[in-house]
Amino acid sequence: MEENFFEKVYGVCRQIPVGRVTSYGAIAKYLGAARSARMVGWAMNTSHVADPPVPAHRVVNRKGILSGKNHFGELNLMQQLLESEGIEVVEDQIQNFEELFWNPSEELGNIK
DNA sequence: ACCATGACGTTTC
DNA sequence: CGAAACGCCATGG
Repeated sequence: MEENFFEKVYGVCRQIPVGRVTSYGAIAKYLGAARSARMVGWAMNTSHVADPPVPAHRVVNRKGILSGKNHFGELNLMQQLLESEGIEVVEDQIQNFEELFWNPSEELGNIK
């Protein structure tokens, strides 16, 4: 098993500043796998066993919707975590998403 | 090797 | 605007 991919994803997620969010696609693109956004989401699925834990609640889909909130156990947990960081969430959707969006490719620069 | 699944994304209707 | 159809790709049965 190649866990390198997961580690990369985790690494990016853990670098997301508090109060900011990013998307699966952005992470995928940053990792050079722009067409593997699903893999990023899939990686998050296993992130619950990652160490240190990954702030997966700061990762949402392209629309800023908490698509994976069902994986947090309690349905409101993901939203609560975001709100506790100053992020507005209404109807499972991040408000002012474009402003809060954190683009790793811009903020961190390309890995390659 | 084939089929099903998925925390995605874009296009089309 | 919402739903569906594709495309994409790794993993598991």
